[in-house]
Amino acid sequence: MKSVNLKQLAQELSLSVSTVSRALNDRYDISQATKDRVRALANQLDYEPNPYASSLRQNKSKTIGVIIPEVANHFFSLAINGIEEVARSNGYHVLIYLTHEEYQREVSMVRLLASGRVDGVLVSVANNADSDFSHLDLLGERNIPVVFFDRVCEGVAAPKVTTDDYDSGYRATRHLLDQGSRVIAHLTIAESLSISQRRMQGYLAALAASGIAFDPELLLRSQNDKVQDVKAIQDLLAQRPDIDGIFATVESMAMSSYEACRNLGRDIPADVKIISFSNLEIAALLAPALTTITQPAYNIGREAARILFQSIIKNRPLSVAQSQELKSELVIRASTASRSAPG
Amino acid sequence: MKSVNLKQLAQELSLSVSTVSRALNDRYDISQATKDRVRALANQLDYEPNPYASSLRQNKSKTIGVIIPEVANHFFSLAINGIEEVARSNGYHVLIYLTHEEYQREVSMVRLLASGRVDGVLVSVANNADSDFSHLDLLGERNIPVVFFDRVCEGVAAPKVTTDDYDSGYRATRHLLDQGSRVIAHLTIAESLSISQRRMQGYLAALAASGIAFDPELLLRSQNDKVQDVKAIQDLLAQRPDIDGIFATVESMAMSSYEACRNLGRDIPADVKIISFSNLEIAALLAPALTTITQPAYNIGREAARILFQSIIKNRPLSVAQSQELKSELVIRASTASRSAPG
DNA sequence: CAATTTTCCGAAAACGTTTCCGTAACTAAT
DNA sequence: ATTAGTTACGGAAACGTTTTCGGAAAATTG
Repeated sequence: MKSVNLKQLAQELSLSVSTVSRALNDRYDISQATKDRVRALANQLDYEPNPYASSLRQNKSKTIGVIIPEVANHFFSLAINGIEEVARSNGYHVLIYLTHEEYQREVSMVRLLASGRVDGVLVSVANNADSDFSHLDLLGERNIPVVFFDRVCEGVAAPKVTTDDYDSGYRATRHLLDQGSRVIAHLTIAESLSISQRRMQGYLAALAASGIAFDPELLLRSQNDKVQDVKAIQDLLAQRPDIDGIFATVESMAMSSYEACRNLGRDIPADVKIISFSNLEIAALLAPALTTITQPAYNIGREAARILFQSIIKNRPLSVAQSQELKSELVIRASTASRSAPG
Repeated sequence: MKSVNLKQLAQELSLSVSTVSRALNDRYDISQATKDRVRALANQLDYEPNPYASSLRQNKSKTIGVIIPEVANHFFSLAINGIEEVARSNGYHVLIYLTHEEYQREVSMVRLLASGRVDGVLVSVANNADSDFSHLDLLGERNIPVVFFDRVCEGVAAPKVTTDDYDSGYRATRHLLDQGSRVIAHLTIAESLSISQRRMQGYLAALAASGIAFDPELLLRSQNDKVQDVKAIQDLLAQRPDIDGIFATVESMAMSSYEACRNLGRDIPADVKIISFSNLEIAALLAPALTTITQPAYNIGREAARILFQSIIKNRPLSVAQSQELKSELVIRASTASRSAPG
């Protein structure tokens, strides 16, 4: 059974197509009696307007696109939750695109979306992105509003929803120092990302404030591969047995650190204290419980979507000034305890 | 700058719209010279065809819909990963809908998708779904192919991708019994779900095989609320101090059990052994490491999507016979150790 | 060279909706 | 009774593609 369309409704009701359309859209120039008649039949026949015809005519897709590196990651899945919630309440649909951290995919996905498929885009950029963000400019040229969240792109004139990454990096490092760590490894993802840079700047500032010189050997960058990361961390810990603290700017590196420490027989927190950016809600159940900087992931997604919809609905261009910075929370647990404590 | 359309390309090239269209679609009746000319200009002007005009004309949306209870759950996010991978490689787009386990949302989402917005749908049903699945029949009536995965809907004639839930339930229970548990609580979600039923049947069969009578008091159903669940589990453990094993058919109940045990001072696994269905890749890092039944979540998503695309691309109706059952894996860790062992 | 086929392209219809414009019937005002 | 204004609806264009049909020019054949 094919779905019903306006013409069939019109014929059945002995009305014109335009009248039926306006009745269903509750226009002022259709009598109440006709509206009732039309709606009754529409309900009875399970009429749903063809979204593509509507979109074509109105030049509105009622759809937003979300481009993220991955979804199997608590931060992003919580953010999607927030995004979907806002979209749904506005009657919008959500298209999901996963870059898997590959720059080329991001480029082709953005190009795809620039064709009018979506009314707006939310982006968290891939970590091995080039410094070339011209693909994102294409959206601007096409007047498609964009909002960045978390992994933002500084060079593009669009609102950004981020967290207080510099402060968080500072506080995390400060906390390790307070707990007695002196040689603190910094595990991160691509340095090209502004969030990485800020977290690192916080780290550097906290070290400097304690009069500790920065040691480039203590920097380690994720390879986007679990096995390689564990290996690299083990190598680092073996090469530098004086390391007594680890600051991971990304959850996966903390998990890899746990494995590395276990493989090497290093006790957390007695030998090495670990703190990490993380949105794992079960961080408390780890052995030992992980001290985290927890980002308000759901709110980040929600706020980014809200900003986007302000533009979409009021049809106003977005400005960088609408950017928001939310606060992350430092949750202290056993992995940074100053003396061995129960997990 | 508005995006270019066929008419503008045609004008610029002194060709007709239809020629340009066929040139871009590489039709046989356009000369190579013309094709080259057209493509050159199209590339130069960043032409992307309007997807809604195409979809309207071709009655093909190049889009699939995915309806799932939630995304902040490793099983579903891994499944989405598999789904997105298959969709992308087929040039398709993915619309995501989250029911948040609410039946009414599921109904309205399905109705929305029945309007031709998507060429196919992948569904994992909400756990508090009624026994009324007529909304899903609507898709069949509209000739929109549907594939269920994991949380399937037995009453609907569509392919289903599941795991060996009965076997897994049996093996999980058997494992607890082997490790010495005798009073095994069964924590589950909605009994109306067939996967819950099968896991429970496996549980019952394993008990029967060991000559242990089934005790209905040991059944506990999730309230879809973390705090309530923890409370309920504590109450159960307090009321039945003889409980020495917990079989959670869903990850969240295992996490709640960990909290409950910690709150009550029950040692895992000495006092209570715990096994759970779970896709947490860090189960090994928990305190104690959690013994799990791990589902091949990525493959489930991938296979479901593959089956769906078989139908979409060849335009053939789907049959229940295309259903697949994948195997889950029992990963034994410390939470079910027969004597206290390091986590 | 005439007849036929092949090559290449244009005109126009179609997809289902929204919206602009026109108008008939009716009401109200002069 | 004529005009002006309102109400309620129909006709048709428009959105940007794809596709069917047809046809002129070029190439091939006898």
